[in-house]
Amino acid sequence: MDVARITIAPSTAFQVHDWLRKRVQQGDLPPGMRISETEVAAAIGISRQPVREAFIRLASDGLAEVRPQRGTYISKISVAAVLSARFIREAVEADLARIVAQTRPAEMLDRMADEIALQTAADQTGNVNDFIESDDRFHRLLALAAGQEAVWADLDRLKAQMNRLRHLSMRAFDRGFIIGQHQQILDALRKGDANASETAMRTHLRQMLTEVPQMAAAQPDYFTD
Amino acid sequence: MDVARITIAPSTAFQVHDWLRKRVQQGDLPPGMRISETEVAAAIGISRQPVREAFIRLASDGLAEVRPQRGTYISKISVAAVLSARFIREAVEADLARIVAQTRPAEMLDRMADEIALQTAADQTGNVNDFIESDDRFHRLLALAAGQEAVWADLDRLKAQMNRLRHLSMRAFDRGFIIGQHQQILDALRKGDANASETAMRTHLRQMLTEVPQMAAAQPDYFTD
DNA sequence: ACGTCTTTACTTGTATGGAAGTATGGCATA
DNA sequence: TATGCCATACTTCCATACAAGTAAAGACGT
Repeated sequence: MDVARITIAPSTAFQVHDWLRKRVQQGDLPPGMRISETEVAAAIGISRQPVREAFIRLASDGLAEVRPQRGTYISKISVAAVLSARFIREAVEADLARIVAQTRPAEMLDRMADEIALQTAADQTGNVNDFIESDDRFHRLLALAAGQEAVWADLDRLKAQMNRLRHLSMRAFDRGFIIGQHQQILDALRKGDANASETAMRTHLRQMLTEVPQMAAAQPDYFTD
Repeated sequence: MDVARITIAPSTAFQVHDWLRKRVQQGDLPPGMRISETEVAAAIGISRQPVREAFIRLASDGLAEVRPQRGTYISKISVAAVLSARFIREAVEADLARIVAQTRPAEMLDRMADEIALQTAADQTGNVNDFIESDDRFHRLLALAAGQEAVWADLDRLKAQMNRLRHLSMRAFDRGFIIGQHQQILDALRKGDANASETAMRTHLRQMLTEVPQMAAAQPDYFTD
């Protein structure tokens, strides 16, 4: 018997939080939107308490702001937070790239190549969600290849704000360019060239430095800072 | 009138969370300890609801685990999480050091020197909390000097698990050694030697790689993974 | 027309009771 | 002695009622 599959039904509050979190990240609930404990509770058909606790978790994620006696609002995308997460990603993934370039685990590199193929397919069909998910897996595989899976989990939390921005920007920016950069990273890794791998990764992640101001200028209502 | 000083009384739940968080980080509430909504509420003299919400926030911080219908427990220190945070710190602060070595903002470097003096004083009087707080400010000043204050805020969240470990290890390990490393970092920054600054920082933060296994072996009940 | 006060309809925060689930000790039984 | 059942005392979870605060619309006097 597979004991690992024994699960218990998650609490209502947990499910509500999960639901809201996904909707915020996908841009379904836009930045600045007001949400109400009463309304959400009524819409789902439960009491306020679980919804309230979901709001608290959402606030801990940095995705909502609870203003006492005033209301709860979906957080605007903090430009400072996005740039901070980007800075951290560049530093960390540069180190990861150096490590992987030195070890070159064949299976992981092959799986990264598979993701690039998936990204190409998603680009042609125009499926933004598939593209973003594959993009995430590509970078996650790098952490796995470096034997630092836990690091990716931490980065994923930091990326919360960045993810929302991506769902906006992916429609506007050139996905083919991103795929090319991924290929350059993988090529450098395969050669075992640590310096080239690090440079390619830093170049790739610095792309965002130009995109973020453009996005913020295009939709100022969604951003802060 | 100083409008910045206008504050409203924080909610009970917020205060309880703050209180619990500090106690966990200082090791007052040891890893694995069981805490109860009813008990804490009775001890403070309030109802269970605010305490419950404080527990939820504490769980979001990774400092507690709520097991439905079983109880709430102070999280054990995850060795994997500590090592992950350490890895991220090394990568990020190495980049920060390179930046600061190139710009050399005089005022910030002076303030870092002040912190080293405070650490020396705290070492002599044996005040562990003062030492840790000054240590944090030293590294935070590095981020400020690099113009990346938001980065430190993110690192601070990641450090949650690491902080608890430090309150254990600071009593056991050589603080004088740490001070010497801080001095080496500052010296390299003052010289404007980016490579030496990065190396000194990486060496400093790799110290933990030997300390963590020792701590985990000494008190296995407090750790997991 | 304008400013001020009051009413009213919201919001989140807290208290409390009970529901559902879990762990433990006692006790009868083999 | 060992085993299975069960009462009991917990735990967290959810629903509900009320308290406290905010904000905006409207009445009213100037």
